[in-house]
Parts: sequence; C-alpha cells; structure tokens
Amino acid sequence: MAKKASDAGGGRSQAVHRALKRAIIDQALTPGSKLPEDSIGERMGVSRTLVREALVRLSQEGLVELRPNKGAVVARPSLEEGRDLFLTRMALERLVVETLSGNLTPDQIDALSAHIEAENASRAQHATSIRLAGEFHTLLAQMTNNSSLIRYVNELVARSSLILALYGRPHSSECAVSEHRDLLDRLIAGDTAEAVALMSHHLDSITIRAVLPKEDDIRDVLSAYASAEGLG
Amino acid sequence: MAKKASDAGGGRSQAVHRALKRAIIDQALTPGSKLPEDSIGERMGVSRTLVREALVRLSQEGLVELRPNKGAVVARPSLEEGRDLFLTRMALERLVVETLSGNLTPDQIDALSAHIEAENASRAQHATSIRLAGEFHTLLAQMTNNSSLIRYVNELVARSSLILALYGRPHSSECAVSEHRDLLDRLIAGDTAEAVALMSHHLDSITIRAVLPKEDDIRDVLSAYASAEGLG
DNA sequence: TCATTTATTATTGTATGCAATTTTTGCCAT
DNA sequence: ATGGCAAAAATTGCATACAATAATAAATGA
Repeated sequence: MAKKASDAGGGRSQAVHRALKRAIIDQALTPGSKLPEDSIGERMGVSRTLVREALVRLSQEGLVELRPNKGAVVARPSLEEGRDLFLTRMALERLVVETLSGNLTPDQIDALSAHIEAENASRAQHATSIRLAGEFHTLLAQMTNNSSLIRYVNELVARSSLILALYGRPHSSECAVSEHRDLLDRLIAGDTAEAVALMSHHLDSITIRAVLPKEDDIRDVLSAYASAEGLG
Repeated sequence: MAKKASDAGGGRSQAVHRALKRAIIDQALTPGSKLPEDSIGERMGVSRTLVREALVRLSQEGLVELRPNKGAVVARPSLEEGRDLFLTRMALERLVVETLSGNLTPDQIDALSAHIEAENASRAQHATSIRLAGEFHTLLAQMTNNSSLIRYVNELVARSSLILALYGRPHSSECAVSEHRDLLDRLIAGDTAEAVALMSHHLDSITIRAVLPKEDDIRDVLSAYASAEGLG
C-alpha cells in the first residue's frame, strides 16, 4: 500500500507546484522566465494537465503570470507592487509579533534560535541565505496558529524573493540575521512595543534595500557603485 | 471578431470561477455543498477540465475544500478559523483605513456614498444585503491601489460570508449600514485615529455576532431565542 | 539588403477517454 | 427490520487528442 516515493503527500500536481515554487524562490527560475507546460511536464514526468494545475495555483499566489494564449512566466512585479507588498507584509507581521510577544514556548524559542544559527551558517550561499531569511518570517507566522495569517505571510514572503531578485542590491541579506536575533529577544521578553518597532525597522530596511531606488531616484544607487570605483 | 457573448473577459474558466464564487457568496451554495465537476460543467456548458481549474482557484481562495478522490465541497471553516480570519481582516483593513484617511477624492466619496445608499435600499433581501455589506469593504480596499492589499481583503471578505452563513445570527447585518456611514465620515474628515477605531469596532461587532458564541458558550446564543419564546 | 508576407513549427485551450476510487444500490442472512 | 456484503453506478485523477492561437522560419518582391 505504499505510495510512490516521489509522491510526498497530496496529489502529484501539488508536487509539481512545490517544485516550481521552490525553484522560483531559490531564484533558479528568475522573473520573466518562460514556463512551458510541455517541457516542465516532461522534466517532472507528468502530463500537461497537472503542470497546468500547478501553474494556476502559482498564479493565484502571485508567483507566476498567466498570459492568455501566450504561456506562463515567472512574475515580474513592478517596483510599485513591491512597495505595496512590503506595506501589506508590515501590517500582517505586526499582527504576528503582537500575537507572539510574551507567548513563545521554550520549544518555539529553541526552534527559532536554531533557525537563526542556520542563517548565520549559510551566509555564504546567496540563494539559500535569502530562502532562510524568508523562512524565519514564515516560521514566526506558523507559530501564531492563525491559518489565514500563515497563508498570507507565506505568500508575501515568497513574493518578496521576486522583488529582491529584481531590484535588490547585492549582499542585501547580510545584516538581517542580527535583526532576527534582536527581534527574537524582544519577543521572548514580551516587550511588544519594542518587538513591533524592531519588526517595523527590519522590514523597512529590507524595503529600502530592495525597493526604494525609485523614490530616491537612481542616483543614490549609482553613487554607491561610483564611490566603490573611486568616482564621484 | 466578436467574442462569444457569454465569455465576458478572460478565459471561460474564469467565468466558471466567477459564477461559482458569486453563488457561494450569495449563499446559494452553502458550506458543505457538494460541487461535482460533471454537473457543474454540464450546467455551464463547459467540460470538466475548466470546472476543475475553477475549483482549484476557489480552493486557493479558501472558498472550496478539495478532498482528494472525494470531490470538492464549499468550505466549512471552523469557528476558530473564523475568529482568526477576522483578526487578520482587522490587521489589513486597518492599513486600508490608514491609507485612505484624508485622501479620498470627491469621486471616491460619491462612489462610497452611493454604495451605502444601495445598502440601505436592499435591507430587505438577506442575500444581497450581505453581499453589499462585503462589497463596501472591498470597495474601500480597491481605493488604496495596493494590489496585494486588495487581493487579500477581497479574499477575506468573501470567506467572511461563509462564516456568517455558518455561525451568524439572523438579521446580523442590519446595524452595519450606519457604521459604514460613520466610518466614511471619519475618512473624509481625515480623522485617522477615530476612523481606525470605528473600523475596529465595526469588525468586532461582526465578529461578535458571527463568531463569539463559542467563547460565550452556546447558552448566550440560546438565551436570545429562549426569551423570544417566553422561556427562561 | 531589407521589409513584408506566407509557411512551418511550437504552444496553448479545451474536450474526451479510460483507469482508479468512492458512493450507492440491492441482496441476503440474521 | 437491520447489519453486512457484493455488484453497479457515479465520480475523480490523469493522460491524450485535436483545434486554435502565437512564435518562428522561409520566401518573395521591392
């Protein structure tokens, strides 16, 4: 009665969905990449039908754009969408922090600490580094036990990696790790106000790194590179 | 080159999706109703393939539950999910209010006023009354121009009608209309703090009507009916 | 040589067919 | 009647077939 090994929980279409999602988040598939039903199906050993189903789901999550008659591509959110997205993330993650502050169990604290350790360890690999940084937030959301909240934070975190891929400066995730540690400390202490402030600042700094250029105008971005070359 | 009349914008699967969604929100299809691919396809004049696609989308939105090998049913969120949902709604609609307060254009004010009028007019029909009450919130969200925010508020409002259908007391939407009016006034005045407070109170009262019974325990609900019958 | 048009090929949109699973029906024994 | 069991019907999961649309290559004429 054993299931096929590759069918890890829930229909095979879900497997395709997970695989593609992971590839997108890891930036193996970058924004704009074409996603032809045929080739994907062939590669994954399923028919177009199941690939299609997965693509529909991904499009509902905002990770994929479905252009009628023209095929699916990895979504390319605009800067404006990016800024809006982080605004929305802030609203939801504030709720996460408020819910969790002072209510973390020892097990949860351990899990979060361990995760932060892992983040530190993998500073080298850009791809996994970004993924782990995101997973810290989804891990927090998970602990609220609020199903809608979990779903939306997951979605927004996933889409954030698209924004980072498109507009993020290099090395953009470095300082985030210590901010995660600080946030955790405040959550443990039950200092809700400060925890919210930290989360706010944390997301702001991600936003600035990723998405602010348009407002500052391009010159600010360029100046960094200019001075690095001894110009300006 | 005219499209078929029934194909109003976007593929036919989207049409099926909209039709089912509307039916669910209007409570023509109540939580738990079976949604067989065959019958739906027959009724809508499309094949199972397209119905399936629509059902997948609906399940991603939390309106439909997809039970493997056992077919789709209209979702039956638990009381706990209901409470969580309203918590999440609050977090997002707070952002809506903060964004809009003091920034409504005359056109937007007109649109909102007109909508409130419509709500007043349709107090009689239970089904449309609920739908219009929901649409007031989605209309507000729409005006923020924040795409993620719009999507999530839409989803949560839609799912709220499921909660109402399952746990709401009769006549539960009556007082909401005046609260909408008050909120609009505060938004126009740019009184952000008070607007947030009103929205908070508004959603609280919906929550209480719909979802509190479990915390109060069932007796509180029953007592209302009991005294109406001269019992207790 | 380059623009434009026409074939050719690739890819999507949708229906349908078949195996697998679940639900229902009908039957029998208790 | 009623509980259990087997056969039948209905329903889902998935692949495939074919038409329709878009992308690409070839060919034609200036």
